[in-house]
Amino acid sequence: MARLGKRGRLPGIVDVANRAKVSPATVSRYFNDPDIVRYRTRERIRKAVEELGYVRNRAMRSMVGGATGCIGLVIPTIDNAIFSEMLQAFSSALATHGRTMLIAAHGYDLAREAVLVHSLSEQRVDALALIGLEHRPETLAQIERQGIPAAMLWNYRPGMDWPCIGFDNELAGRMAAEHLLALGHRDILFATGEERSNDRAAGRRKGALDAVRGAGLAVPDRRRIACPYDIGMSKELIARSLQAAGRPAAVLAGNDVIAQGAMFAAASLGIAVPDDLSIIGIGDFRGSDAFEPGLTTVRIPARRIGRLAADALVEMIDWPEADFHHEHCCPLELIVRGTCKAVDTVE
Amino acid sequence: MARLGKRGRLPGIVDVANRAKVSPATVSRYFNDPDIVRYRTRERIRKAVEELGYVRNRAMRSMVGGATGCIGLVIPTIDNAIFSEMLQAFSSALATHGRTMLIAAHGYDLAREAVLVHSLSEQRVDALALIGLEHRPETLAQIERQGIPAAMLWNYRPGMDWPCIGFDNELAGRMAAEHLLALGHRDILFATGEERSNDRAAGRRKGALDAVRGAGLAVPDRRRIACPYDIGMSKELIARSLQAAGRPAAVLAGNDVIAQGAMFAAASLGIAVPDDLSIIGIGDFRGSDAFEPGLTTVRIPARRIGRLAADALVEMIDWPEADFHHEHCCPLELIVRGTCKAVDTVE
DNA sequence: AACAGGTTTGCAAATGTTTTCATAACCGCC
DNA sequence: GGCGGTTATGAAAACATTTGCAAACCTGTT
Repeated sequence: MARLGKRGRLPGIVDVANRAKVSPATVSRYFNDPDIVRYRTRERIRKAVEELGYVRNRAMRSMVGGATGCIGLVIPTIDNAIFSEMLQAFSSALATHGRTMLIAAHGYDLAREAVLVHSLSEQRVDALALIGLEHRPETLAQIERQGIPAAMLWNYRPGMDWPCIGFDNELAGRMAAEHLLALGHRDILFATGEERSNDRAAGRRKGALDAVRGAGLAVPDRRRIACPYDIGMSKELIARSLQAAGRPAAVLAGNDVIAQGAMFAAASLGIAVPDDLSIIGIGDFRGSDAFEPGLTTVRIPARRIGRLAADALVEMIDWPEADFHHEHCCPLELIVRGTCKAVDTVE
Repeated sequence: MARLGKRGRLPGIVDVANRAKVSPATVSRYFNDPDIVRYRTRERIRKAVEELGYVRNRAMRSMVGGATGCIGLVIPTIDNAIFSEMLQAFSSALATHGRTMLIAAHGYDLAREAVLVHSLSEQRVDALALIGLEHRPETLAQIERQGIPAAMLWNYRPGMDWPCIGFDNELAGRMAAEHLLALGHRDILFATGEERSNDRAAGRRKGALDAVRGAGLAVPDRRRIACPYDIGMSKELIARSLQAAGRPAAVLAGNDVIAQGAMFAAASLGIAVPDDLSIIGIGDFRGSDAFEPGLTTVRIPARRIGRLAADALVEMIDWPEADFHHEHCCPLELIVRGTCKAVDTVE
């Protein structure tokens, strides 16, 4: 199980060169730009590579200013449905460009994010993707000083200094709120995400509250709770609110995970959705459509964001001089399913 | 946004050395084994590093036979709840050891797995984790020839040539089946996972069927369906089975995602769980306990597997000579919640 | 003040690849 | 067969780091 093969070390480019009776330079060209080496030579090298089981060392390329082929993604969490579709799309788009994904999770802790970025810098990633727009100054300084192409995902604000590919979280909150308002809802529980190190959750709450306040409604404190992104915990917190005297007629959830918690909370209390309680989420995660009734939600184009981000970063790596201004504000879409109902207007 | 800083290239170890008035060797030691450099020197180097914003280049270490600090994980899928807890545990255990995780998904395609392994080899990962025990010969050959420490996760069979850290999938299937049998169920729908490139799903189905056959029951073909690991699709497939004449009294799902599909299928058809239909899953994913009623399932110690795997790989990297035989068969646990009920015995 | 012993440090070689520049091989045409 | 113009290849430098070995440096003791 030793790092080295039986007969000493792993075969290197010069071993291949010797066996194929060419120079290492030619072998290098064979890999990086096959077209410029003659067919006959190519065949000789191909054979030598095969016989020796040579695997080229991409890590080494970074030495000569080359790229490592690794792209880093720094994300709040991976064991959660929130980012998983984006992650998958990002990763497979990267794969089509021949890159691999180095991933690190900070658990919604921006201080930890800074050390992860440093750590990925040490690995000499060719580019970096971060989630959200809010980061420690040292994180940003690090990226800039190293000159690493970077993009910010999942949130969008016009006029950022950095490339950003995401959507308008305030708008998402507003869309959800407006749907409930349009259905005549006046008593809404706002169960949004915890806002520590999370500008997305903060944006959604602001958007939602702005909308209802714009409609002339006040929102008492007991109608605002912060939920962790966990079905079980959200269920419990929301159940508590639903049991209190004077229960709300609707729940606006900060994302689909919280909304799912709300649905189970309602189920556990025997509250019928949507007849006795309307619920709206944000996200449209995989599986949200399968719920009974299907979850009404604001769809986030997660796969699109992942793919666009991958493409943008690869572009920035391949044309370092070009000054793309990658800014994508992906459109949101209200998906009406079965969890929201107009309030019974008492005539 | 160029790869290089404003004033030429990024500072290297020799720039730091010059500024701190020591040799590059000492700077190297400062990073790799700080204790052997004198306090005063250390301080000088620390200052120089800070002033220059030097970030050491781990990729370069692999040149001299050193480790890159990257550990590769090759996994069937990331946008699914199945592996996400394991993934998170693996990643954070790795982080405590100062390593980062390179991840690649093959979408249940073992041919693609082979190319991903090759690609990770090119990155000179220090170790490799694969899911399952079944792999292409070239995949295994590649790993062996490169001498990369590797482990197989998520499934377990005694006497493997490779380190493996997982659980007995057949047993998982059997445990689920035996629970239903013990409750008196005789008419069970087996909704297990698709078995293409998936030895885990195959094992679970075998275990479950063995158990019921061992109890002297026959399983007609219409009581066996293969579901993709997707709530919506599982819901639809299972709903079809539930609508057919002579519906089953229980569903044994190959994992919790399928089980969740089954629950929604039942809900959509107005079938009460557990009164009119019992459902058991395998996995106990995050959120399975929040369902209404709570999902009865066989718990897979996912976080444990992730952590153990990370520790084992790091151990194998750090002591290449030692011949650990890492084999962990993690215990499973039946979690009884609310989705299974004894059949009404007609007296 | 010399010395023993251990602790720190520097020198220089080695590592595997890419790239620049120069040279060698090739091709078609006269 | 020679020649001009491509095209393919080789030699060597450069890259950033680690490491074995030997020299230099301390600290306390005689």
